[in-house]
Amino acid sequence: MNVGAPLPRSFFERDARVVARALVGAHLIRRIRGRGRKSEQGEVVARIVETEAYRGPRDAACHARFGLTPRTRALFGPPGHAYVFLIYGMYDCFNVTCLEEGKGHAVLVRAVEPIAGFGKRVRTDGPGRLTRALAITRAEFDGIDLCSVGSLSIAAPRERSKVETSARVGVAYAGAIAEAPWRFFDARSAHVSRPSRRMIGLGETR
DNA sequence: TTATCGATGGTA
DNA sequence: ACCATCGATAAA
Repeated sequence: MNVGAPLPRSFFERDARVVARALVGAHLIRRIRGRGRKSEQGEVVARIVETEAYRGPRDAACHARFGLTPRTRALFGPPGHAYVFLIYGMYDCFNVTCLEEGKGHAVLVRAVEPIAGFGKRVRTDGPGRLTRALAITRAEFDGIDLCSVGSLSIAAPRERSKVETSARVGVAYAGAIAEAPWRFFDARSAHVSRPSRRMIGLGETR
């Protein structure tokens, strides 16, 4: 498939809110060695349809609130890199670091739409499901650079998406900041996560 | 369709 | 003792 070049570092050198909105519609490209035909070797492509912005130490929902720890090393690292963490003991969550080294900004990718290279039908709505579908693990991907052609990169959107916003999911513990409209999703996609589908008005069809 | 609950393990 | 989740199950 004709995938674009990786988004440049400058794309990610902005506030997480800006990057989160801009990433809706972008293509996530996962290359797996030794899988698929030689011409498009193991290239799995998915369209990002839902994201959330996490905005550093002063954001009570952001992991950066604990400061620099072994886990948040990548989160506080340079922009345009992956921050992958384990949640609930069994799911990996994929984030892209933003803004500037030391700021602790990142965008959580919460749902993607399968485009190419998926063998069987798999669900990719939900942060834990998409990492499983794309084989993105913390052991392999935490801290890697996303701005070069490699096992994981992101290409610019092809068309403009209709982006809607809402409060972030599962962060009620954070207090008032939990109400901030820092979730961004494609209002026309059937592959957004469950809470987003409800807002769009699509029924619970799966 | 919504609600509830258990799995599971790193992290603070 | 939490927790940026998911899948199974029950109830309606």
